[in-house]
Amino acid sequence: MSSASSMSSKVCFNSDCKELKSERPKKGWRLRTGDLADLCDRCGSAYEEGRFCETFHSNVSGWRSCESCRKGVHCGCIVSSHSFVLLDSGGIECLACARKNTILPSNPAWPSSLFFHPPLSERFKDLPGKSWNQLAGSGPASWKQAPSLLNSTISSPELHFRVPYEVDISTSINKANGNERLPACSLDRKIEDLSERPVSGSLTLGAQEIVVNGIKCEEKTSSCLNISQQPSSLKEDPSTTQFGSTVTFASPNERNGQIGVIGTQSQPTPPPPLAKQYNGNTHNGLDSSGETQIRNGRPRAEYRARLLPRYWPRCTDQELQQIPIDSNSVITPLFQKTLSASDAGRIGRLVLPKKCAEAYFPPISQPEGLPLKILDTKGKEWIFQFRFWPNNNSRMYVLEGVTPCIQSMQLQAGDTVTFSRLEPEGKLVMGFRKASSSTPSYQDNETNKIGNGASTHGDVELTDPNSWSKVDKSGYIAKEVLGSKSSVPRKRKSSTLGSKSKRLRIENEDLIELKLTWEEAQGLLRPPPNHIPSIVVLEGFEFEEYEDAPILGKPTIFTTNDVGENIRWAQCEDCLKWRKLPVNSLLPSKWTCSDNSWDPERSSCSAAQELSAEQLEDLLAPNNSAPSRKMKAAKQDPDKFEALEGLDTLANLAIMGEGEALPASAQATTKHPRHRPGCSCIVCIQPPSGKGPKHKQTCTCNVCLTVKRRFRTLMLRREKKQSEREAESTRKKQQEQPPLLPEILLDDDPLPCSNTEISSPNHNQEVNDGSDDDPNMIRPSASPFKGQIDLNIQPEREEELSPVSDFGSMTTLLQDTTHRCLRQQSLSSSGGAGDSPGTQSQSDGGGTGEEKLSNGITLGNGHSDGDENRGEPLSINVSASTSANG
DNA sequence: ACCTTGCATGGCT
DNA sequence: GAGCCATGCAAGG
Repeated sequence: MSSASSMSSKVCFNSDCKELKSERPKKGWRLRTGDLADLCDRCGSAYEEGRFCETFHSNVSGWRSCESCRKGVHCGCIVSSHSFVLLDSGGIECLACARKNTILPSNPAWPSSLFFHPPLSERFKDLPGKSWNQLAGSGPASWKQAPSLLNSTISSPELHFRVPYEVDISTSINKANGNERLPACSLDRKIEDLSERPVSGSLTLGAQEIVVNGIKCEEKTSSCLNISQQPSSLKEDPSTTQFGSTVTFASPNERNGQIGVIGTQSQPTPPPPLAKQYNGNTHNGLDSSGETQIRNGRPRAEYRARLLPRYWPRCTDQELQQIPIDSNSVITPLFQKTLSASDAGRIGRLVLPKKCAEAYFPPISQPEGLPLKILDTKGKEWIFQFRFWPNNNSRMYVLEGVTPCIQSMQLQAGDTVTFSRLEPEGKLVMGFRKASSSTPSYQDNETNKIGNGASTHGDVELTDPNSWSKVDKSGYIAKEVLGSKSSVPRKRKSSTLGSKSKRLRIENEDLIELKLTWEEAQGLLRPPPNHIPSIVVLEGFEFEEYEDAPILGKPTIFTTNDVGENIRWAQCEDCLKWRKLPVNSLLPSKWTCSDNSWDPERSSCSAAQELSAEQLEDLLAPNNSAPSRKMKAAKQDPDKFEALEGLDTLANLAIMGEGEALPASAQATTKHPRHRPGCSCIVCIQPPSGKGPKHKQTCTCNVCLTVKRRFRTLMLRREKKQSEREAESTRKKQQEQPPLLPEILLDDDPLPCSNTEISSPNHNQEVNDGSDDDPNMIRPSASPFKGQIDLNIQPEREEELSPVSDFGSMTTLLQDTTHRCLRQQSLSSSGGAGDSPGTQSQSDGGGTGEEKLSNGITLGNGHSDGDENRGEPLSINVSASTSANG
């Protein structure tokens, strides 16, 4: 069947129909020529109403049943080629069901592009546009982008649809066209035709979308659906991820229902395929000097290699929607770059990742390059010199003259700039994100620095599925620190990292961040000493279950008097006077003078403070006092202060009281409240260096036993919650997602051990660093459900973080955080107890030491409490199963 | 002396 | 081991 004949014929294009077309024939499916089949009224109506196949193909093969609704769907003709979705698991699903399930619309194996079905959109016009967009993986706006993309793509011989699509296309063509197979170039030509063909009205939808979707859309679609649903091929085989054509798609979160934000996702998404080339004809209006297809004398296809994840744009819909753009425009995030010191320096050169530069920026053949217009998010236009210089046998691309822009954005090393493309104009847009800002900086210029590498996370972001992801590709998990903190940075990079840590710093972006609220921290605590657990018997084991949250101890300060006696100081909540207490005293989180049963004379706020002002100052001196340090930190940098508090939250856990008073002498070496003086478990006998042995599976110390027991109940509970949550989330889909971590951390696990690393005496010490050299240790990658527990890890965390690839980085971040915090707090001053020197040295020297630890994070008390008091240092050990950058 | 520019170096992936 | 890229550095203005 040729389009010529079909178009010229006076009879209905439906071969089963001999009716004459009317003067104004109804339009049917798109032919390979790009024309639409002319149908008689009857057939046209049938087509438009979606019953064409039922009417005319009822007796032909190709009928299948929708896996969801069981409705019959014809899968064997061109007419119906887009009325179903091929399921990964086999079978098909009708579009209606597919829409319900918000699954990917396209059948990758089908050359949708070749079979434009204008009425299709009509047939589904009852579907909400948004849903249809989701289905199509594209919105009305995004198709506009297709022409340039296709133009720039398909004209390159190497960018023709490649395996497996090439085969699929042919196959499909054969199916639909009676084994008529077109040469690839012909196909491309058709696509190009389609892409350039103006399509009116409702037909607009569909055409280009299908063109692109049929070729490639899963990656994008999954992204725009907030579903991490990369096809395996995309995940596993880079070679299949970057193929000739590309797709832009509209986010379901369209602004004003108009703007499609492409590829935006809280979850870092791979940018548009690199093969999607810069369209020299439109981009910035600059002449590409005929280099559009070839760069460095090589076809662009060579640059299909994947971008490193660190360059994946991570802007959210929210971010992009800050960009004031034309309502018909679509923003395609291209890549991002974390500014190095050089980038942000006065030199004004921003080094561009080579692949990004070559893929998304106009091709340049001369080192002088081109002036490049880039819009910032306020619409201001900047002109940078995009150029390169030879570097070895390669090139090094830079944007020159960025200093004004950088300064305008108040960016500095560690901040991130994101390059996007505005379609169809092809303009480049440069957004930015402050390293310390939790919210995208497309709009937010606020700098919420937390210098210590810790970060916190705001509520909003946790609950807004369209906001920053809770778990990004690298498993980023954020937690709000201290409920009172409303908006806190999502992540930060330490600008103080040495140059050798740059990579590390970049990778830190992929970090999972560990944050605890005070309440959550309580979940890590052991029960109050006199709390009677309920006993649950599971599989023959008795478990102590504490339904009530444990008590947080009050932060206190430890000093040593002249005779070397440990002294503990606590501050009254009401009068703020400091009172001397037994070192092993247990304090409620809200402690007042009236609770001072140890010193009746000072059990009232009216009683004078024992400490002189000078003594108090000494007490609160940086080396001693967390509060004072925090105050200072807060003055210097409120955000650091926030992080400090977050760490203190953890640190305060160490103050958690123990039921039985521990002798002062034991305080310094007590690892855990459950460890008793004389305990010979592996923790207690461990040297303070952190290099000691780890808990083995066979370890039967109190802690390990508890962990084991607790682990099982935890898993049971989690499974139950999980199933409940899944059911819940199904209902609440697209609404709001329950915070991930809260559930974990708020799990009323009364035992610190279950959630925390079994810790060494010194908070900076890592008993179990999760290093790989312990064959007895269950690898972190092992599922916690497999019945084995790495006693040195934190099962909940591991479970939650399991999909993550960057534990090491997270660990590093946290270690860094810890270090910074500890350094700031200068733990365990000379006023500390006997072990303070060791602690100090670890605090200081541990900086380098810990950073080398791969898996362990020990968040110790921010002051000497944890070490020298009953409270054990809280060690949270997050095990890394994979390294960054997977 | 300072800045800019172009290239080289070396750490890192 | 190759390539990338952050940064150093020398030459020139």
